[in-house]
Amino acid sequence: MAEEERVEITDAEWEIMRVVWTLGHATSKEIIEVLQVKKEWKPATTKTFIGRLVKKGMLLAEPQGNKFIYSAGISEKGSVENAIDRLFGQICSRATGKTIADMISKALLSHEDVRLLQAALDAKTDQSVDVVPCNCIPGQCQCKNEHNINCH
Amino acid sequence: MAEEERVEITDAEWEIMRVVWTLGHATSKEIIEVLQVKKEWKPATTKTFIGRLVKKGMLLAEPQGNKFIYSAGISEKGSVENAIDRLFGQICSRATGKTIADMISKALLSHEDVRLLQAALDAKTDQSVDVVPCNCIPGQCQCKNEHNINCH
DNA sequence: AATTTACGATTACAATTGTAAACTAAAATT
DNA sequence: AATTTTAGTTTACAATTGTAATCGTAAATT
Repeated sequence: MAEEERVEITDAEWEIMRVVWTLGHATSKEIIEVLQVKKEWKPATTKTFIGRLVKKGMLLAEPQGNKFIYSAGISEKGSVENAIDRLFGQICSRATGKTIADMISKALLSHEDVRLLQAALDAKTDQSVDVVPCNCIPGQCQCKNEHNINCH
Repeated sequence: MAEEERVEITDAEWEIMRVVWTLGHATSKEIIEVLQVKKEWKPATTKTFIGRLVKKGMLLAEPQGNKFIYSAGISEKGSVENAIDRLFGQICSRATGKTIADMISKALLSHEDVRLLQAALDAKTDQSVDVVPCNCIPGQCQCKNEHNINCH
């Protein structure tokens, strides 16, 4: 039952979570090493983020002797979903399709990815509507008709 | 020549920009009204963000009598692209395809959108690769082979 | 045993962000 | 002309974020 995931993850915190999500579990030493190379963070910096994430429950710290083994307290899937919702909450709902199309064009995809995309798209075909309403202006403006403006 | 757009836009600032992008140009009064309804922001709050955006050059203020007409100093397209790059910079490159597929499944799309998506996907078909490398861990790990970890 | 190292906890600190009140000057209304 | 409304500017202020040094203690090394 998809754990409570209304949590906000900052950019820096994402870097920590990515390491843990990828490794499954890790010591602070491992996390520090990865980010020292990848982000050129001082060990102290990484320690700060680990501490904050543990306090927020996004990282679980299992005692192991006098230190800890860290693992993810929130799922990668749910977190990515949140990030996606945030992105699409920011842009005009009418621009969603075009935006996703741009992503596809830019992305490096595997053959398998392409199949996945095709399947998702096929499933959409009979669920698409004539006009997606704009949500930039309250009242779901009819733009051209109502305000005589070009709403995308 | 796509204007310099390495600028960061915060969530709150996006709300202001959306109004301006949608209307083309607007008075502070108009922006304030929209966000008073949509976000329940006090006029003073909206004023603060307008001021900050103008200072950063993201909003242009054309003097009109004793007040201003505001318009966008950065393009919506470029800004959306930045937001997308940021999102995909955060998640594992290997998860890009699956993530986009999820977006499609969730999105409300128009028939036209579906056609757009299909076109973008068709263009991808002959450009896809066998395996997208993971970028969560430095050195483009080979995961299973190299570190014996499940890299997604 | 003495010393060095490692790791977690505490403290620091400036910049950014969200949220808004207060102030000021010009314009509109009474 | 006096008053009220507007719009822009200045100031406020706590929380968050990025970035890190320092401190204390337990463990490993010499």
